[in-house]
Amino acid sequence: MLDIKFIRGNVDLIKQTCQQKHCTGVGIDKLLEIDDERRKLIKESEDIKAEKNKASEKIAQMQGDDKQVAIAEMKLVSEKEKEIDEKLQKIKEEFESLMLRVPMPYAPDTPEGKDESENVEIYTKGEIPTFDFELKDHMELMKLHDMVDIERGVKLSGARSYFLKNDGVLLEQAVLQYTFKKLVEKGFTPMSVPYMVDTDCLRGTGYFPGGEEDAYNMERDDKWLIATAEIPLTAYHKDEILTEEELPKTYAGMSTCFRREAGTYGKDTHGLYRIHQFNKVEQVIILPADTEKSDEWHEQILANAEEILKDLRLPYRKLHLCSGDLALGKYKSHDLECWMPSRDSYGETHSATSFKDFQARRLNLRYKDSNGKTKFCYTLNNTAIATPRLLISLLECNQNKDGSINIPEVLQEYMGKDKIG
RNA sequence: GGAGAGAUGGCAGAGUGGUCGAAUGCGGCGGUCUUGAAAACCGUUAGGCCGGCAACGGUCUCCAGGGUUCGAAUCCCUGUCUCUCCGCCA
Repeated sequence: MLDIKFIRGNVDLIKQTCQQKHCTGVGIDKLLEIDDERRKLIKESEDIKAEKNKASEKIAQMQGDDKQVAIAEMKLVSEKEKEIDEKLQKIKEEFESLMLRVPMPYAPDTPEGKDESENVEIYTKGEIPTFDFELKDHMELMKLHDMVDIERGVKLSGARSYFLKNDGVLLEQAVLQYTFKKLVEKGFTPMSVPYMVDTDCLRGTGYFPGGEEDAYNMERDDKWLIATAEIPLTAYHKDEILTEEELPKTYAGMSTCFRREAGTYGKDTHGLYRIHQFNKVEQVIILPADTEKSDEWHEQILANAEEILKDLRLPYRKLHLCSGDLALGKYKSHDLECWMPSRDSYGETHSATSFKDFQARRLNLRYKDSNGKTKFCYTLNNTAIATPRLLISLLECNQNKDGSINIPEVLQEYMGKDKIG
């Protein structure tokens, strides 16, 4: 959400942002009209309330007939008040619903582009492995070592469901544990989070409205399964006023993530690339409203993720997301993509995003600055690691001719061995 | 799942229809005193929205949403959450 005052003062910018980000469903002119009407009604409503309050004070001190007359008069005023408030209520709802759809203008250094095809590669790191034998994809490798069972996953729970088994589980746990430990050593607060949250959390983090179709809903209890630990972690301090001294908050959350993957039928159906349930270690930063500091943290959480990929010796590239690929609330975003030999391309494994105060406004997440002024926080987040998708790279890049898989050194202590098979 | 109690400012805790955004205590902040500190004393101490350059004015908020009333922290209804006891349970 944006500040309505900012919208009023930057109409052209907002309209242009709508276009660049392909935001449909919000008419800025319409919003401004509603805003005008809203403010007019607020004035009317408050004036009549002021009149009432004054009269009530007098009535309290009156006696006899005078009092009866005054009460009768006020009855009419009350009816009028009700009428105005009903109108105001409707307008407010309309206003809120439009406000939730106004996009955050993106960072000035964002590359212009229409969609993901125009994201800009900043650099690649690591060497793409070459094989002097016929390479196996992650599914072949995992089946060879009895690390996965998709058939029975599907039997029990439908498409995109799976079991990990044996070294498959152990390797996943190893990657998660190693990553989590790393972040804790860097000073992040380790967090385990609720996997079920209420609608406010999804709306507050910017997933709703818009993302309803991709989220699992438990209608009976009016709760949703989280799509990432970002949701509970960013919403953690919702409705709070923090102090500037306690910021930044740096959280590392580990959670399972649930995604319906609506509208992806037939896409990435092979293997463990696109599935309904996966595990992720997520970095979430809550800091004071300072763009420069936010940019620094953006770089820092990217660097953390890159450090992990370097430790795992995985080739990857860094992408700068273009304007057309930035979702409604995003100020700027960088993806990391790891090399996946079987796809003969890089595949997205990390996504770092800065929101400025977009999420904080929706979550009513504030802090008192050093002058005692209450402001909205800035928030950012980035993947630290997501499995099993990352295992695709890990397994495929480290395979040997005989089908055995080398375990990266940093994971060996967690696995108790240096090789699978 | 059954029975009961409760939800008030940063915290504790008064307040059962009118002058209550709300006593009092604690904490916080500022000051007096002091070489400094403590103690004591004095003052101050919520947030949102609307209007205004500002000073300031108005309005809303005592869990949430409805209702009764000229008027609600206070009465009624619904919901949420918390606590106690019983049952069930990893």
